[in-house]
Amino acid sequence: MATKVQRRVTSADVAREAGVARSTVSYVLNRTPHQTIPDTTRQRVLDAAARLGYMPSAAARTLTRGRSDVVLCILRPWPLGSAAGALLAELTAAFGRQGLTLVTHIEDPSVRSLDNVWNEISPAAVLSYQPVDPEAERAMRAFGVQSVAVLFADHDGRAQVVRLDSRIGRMQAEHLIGAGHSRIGYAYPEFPSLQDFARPRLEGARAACSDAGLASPDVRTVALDAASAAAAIEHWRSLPLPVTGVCAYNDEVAQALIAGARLARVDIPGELAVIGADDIPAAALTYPPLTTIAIDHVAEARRIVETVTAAVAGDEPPAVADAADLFTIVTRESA
Amino acid sequence: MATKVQRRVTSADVAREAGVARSTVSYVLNRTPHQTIPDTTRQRVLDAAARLGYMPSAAARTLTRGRSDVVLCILRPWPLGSAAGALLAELTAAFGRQGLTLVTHIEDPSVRSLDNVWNEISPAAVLSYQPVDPEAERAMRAFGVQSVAVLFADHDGRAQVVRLDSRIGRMQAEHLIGAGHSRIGYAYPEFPSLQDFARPRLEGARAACSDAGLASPDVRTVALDAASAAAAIEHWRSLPLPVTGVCAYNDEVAQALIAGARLARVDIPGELAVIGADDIPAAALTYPPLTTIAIDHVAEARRIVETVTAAVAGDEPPAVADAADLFTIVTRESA
DNA sequence: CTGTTAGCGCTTTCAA
DNA sequence: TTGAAAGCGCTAACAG
Repeated sequence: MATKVQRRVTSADVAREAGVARSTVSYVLNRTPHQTIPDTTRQRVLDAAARLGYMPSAAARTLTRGRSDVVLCILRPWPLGSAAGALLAELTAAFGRQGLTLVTHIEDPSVRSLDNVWNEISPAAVLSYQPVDPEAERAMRAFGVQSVAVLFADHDGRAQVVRLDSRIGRMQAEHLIGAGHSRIGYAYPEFPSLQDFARPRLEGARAACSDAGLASPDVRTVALDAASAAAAIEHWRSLPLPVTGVCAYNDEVAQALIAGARLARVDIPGELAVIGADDIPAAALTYPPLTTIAIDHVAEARRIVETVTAAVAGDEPPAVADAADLFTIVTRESA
Repeated sequence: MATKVQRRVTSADVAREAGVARSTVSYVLNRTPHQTIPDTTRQRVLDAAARLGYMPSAAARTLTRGRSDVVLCILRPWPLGSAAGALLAELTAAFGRQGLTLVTHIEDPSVRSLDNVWNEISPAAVLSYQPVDPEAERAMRAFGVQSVAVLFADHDGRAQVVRLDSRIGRMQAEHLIGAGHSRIGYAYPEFPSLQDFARPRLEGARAACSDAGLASPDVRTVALDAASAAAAIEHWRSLPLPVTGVCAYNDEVAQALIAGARLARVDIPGELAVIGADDIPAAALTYPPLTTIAIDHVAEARRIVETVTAAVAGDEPPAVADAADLFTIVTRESA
C-alpha cells in the first residue's frame, strides 16, 4: 500500500511520452530559431506535455541560461502612495503579457545588500526608482542582467531613463503663471528618500519660472502636518514680494498645504493658489478640491515595458518619445 | 592581447584555492548540522572565499534544494495605500534579517496565472493578502513551498492567519458606542478586490453592536467621491432611527465621507461622527482631522516573520498572540 | 572529518 | 531533423 510519490514532471518524461529526445522537447517548447521541426513531431510533443501537465522548471532554466524571466523593480522604503501602486499594477500586467514576471523589492541597504537580492532572483532586467550606483550596475550586467533602467531621473549616463518628472514641475508652474501668478513657491517633501523624485520636479518648476522671466520658486520643505505647512505659508506671505501660487511636490504635500492654510487662516485659492501632482483619489476629496497633474500610468507602463523588453531581447531600444503626453492637468478649485 | 573573460567564481574555485573538496566548502558556508569541521579548515575556506569574492549562486542552490530563499507576497491590483506600503517595508526588513528576501507581485489572473509566478520564483513561503484557493495551495506545497500564510482573514482552514482585522471594526464601533451613539453605520468600500479586507472589519463592527445590544450597523457602499458619500449620509440620516456614528472601512473612505458631509451640509462630528482606520498621514490633514485606528506595523511584521520563518525551518509556529495590541485608537476631532 | 559521486532539470553544441 | 552528451553550480548521501 505504498503511496505513490509525486515526482515532478520533467522534460524527460515528456520526451519519453512523445517518443523523442529531450532536446527535441526543448526545441519545440522554446520555438528555437533555426531548428525546423516537422509538424507531426511538434504536435506529438505538445500533446504529451499537455497530457502530463508539464511545467518547465524555471529554476533549472535560470541556472542554464544564467538569468530568469523575472524583472526586478527596486523601491526604497518611502511612503508608497496610490500613484506608485497604480503604476506598479500596470507595469506588472504589461510585463506579464510579454512573459516576464515583475516583482518588487523594497531595498533597505542597512538590512540586506542589493547584491544579495539580484543574486537571489537572477533577474532579466532591473528597474530602479532611483539612480543606480555605476559600480553596482556594472556588477549586475556582468552577472547577466540584460537591462538596468532608471525610472524618474532627469538625466543619467548609461542607464535608461524613462520618465521625465521635470515635465510635471514645469506644467505646475506654467499653470500658475498662466493664471497670473508672478511669484511662485515650491513645497518640497520632507522625507529623505523622496529627494530623487522631488529634485526633477522642482527643476521643472524652476525652468518654467526662468522661461517666463520670473524669479526662481521659493522652496520650503513641508512635512505632512498642518503646522509645518502653516509655517511655510506664513513665510511665503511675509516675503517682500509674496508668493501667491505654490507647486506642491505631490498631492499629499498639497493636502498638508490645504490643512496649513486653514490653520493660518489663508484662503485657497483666493489668497494662495495650490497645485498638486499625481492625481491621487484623495485629491478630489479635499476642500477645496485640488488642481493637480494626472499621470497616464497605462501609457507610461507600456513605454517602460517596450524599452525593457527590447533590451532583454537584445534589440535596440525604441526611440524615446517625448514624455509630455503622459501628463494632463486636472483643474479643480484650488488653483 | 586577448581580454580575460570574467568567469563566475564558483565553489570549485574556492575549494581549489583552499585546498579542500567542494563539499567541504558547502558544509562550511552552510554551517551544515552534524558536520563538524576543524577550525583551521573552516578558516581556510572562509579566507579563500573572501579572497575570491565568492558569492554562491542562488539559482543553483534553488535547483538542488527545490526552493529559493525568497518569500513571495501576493497582492491584488488595487489596494496599495500607504498602510500597505508601510507594512511591506517592515516585512521586507524583518525577513531580510532572517536571510530571506521578500518580493511582492501584483497578481492579475487575467494576465498571468499564479502558477507561473511561483514556478518562476520557487519561493520558500508565500504570503497572500487574500484567501488562497485550496487547490493552488496544495499545488504550491507539493512544489516545495514551505509555508502559505494568509494575512488578513478572519478564519481559514489550513492556511495560517496572522492579523485579525475584525478587531479594527470592533474597536471603531466600540468607540462610537462608548461616545453614546446607539445607531451605527458602516461605510463599505466599493472596489471589488478590497472585499476580502473589508468583510472582517465589518464583522467586527457587527459583533460590537450585537454585544452592546444594538442593531447591526447599517451598511452602505461608499465610492471615493463626495457625491457617493453624500448619498450614503443622506440615507443614514433619513432612517427612522438615524445613524449618528459611522465606521469607515479605512481612512480614504472616511475622507470621502468628510467630503460628502460638506456637500450634504452635515456637520462632523456634531451631526455625524466618523471614524477611520489605518491612520494614514492624510488622516491628520483632513478637516476635521480624523479619529482612526492606528496599526503597529513593526510589531505586526515581527509576528508574521516569526510565524513564517518557523514554518520555513520546519518548526512549530509560535503561539499566535492576541492581535489586540497591534491596534490603537487615535482620537482626533471627527468622533 | 574529508572527499567522491550522483543528481537537480534544462539548454545547446555537435554528430549522426 | 533528431539524439547523445556535456555542462550550469550547488547539495547531500555515502565511503573512506
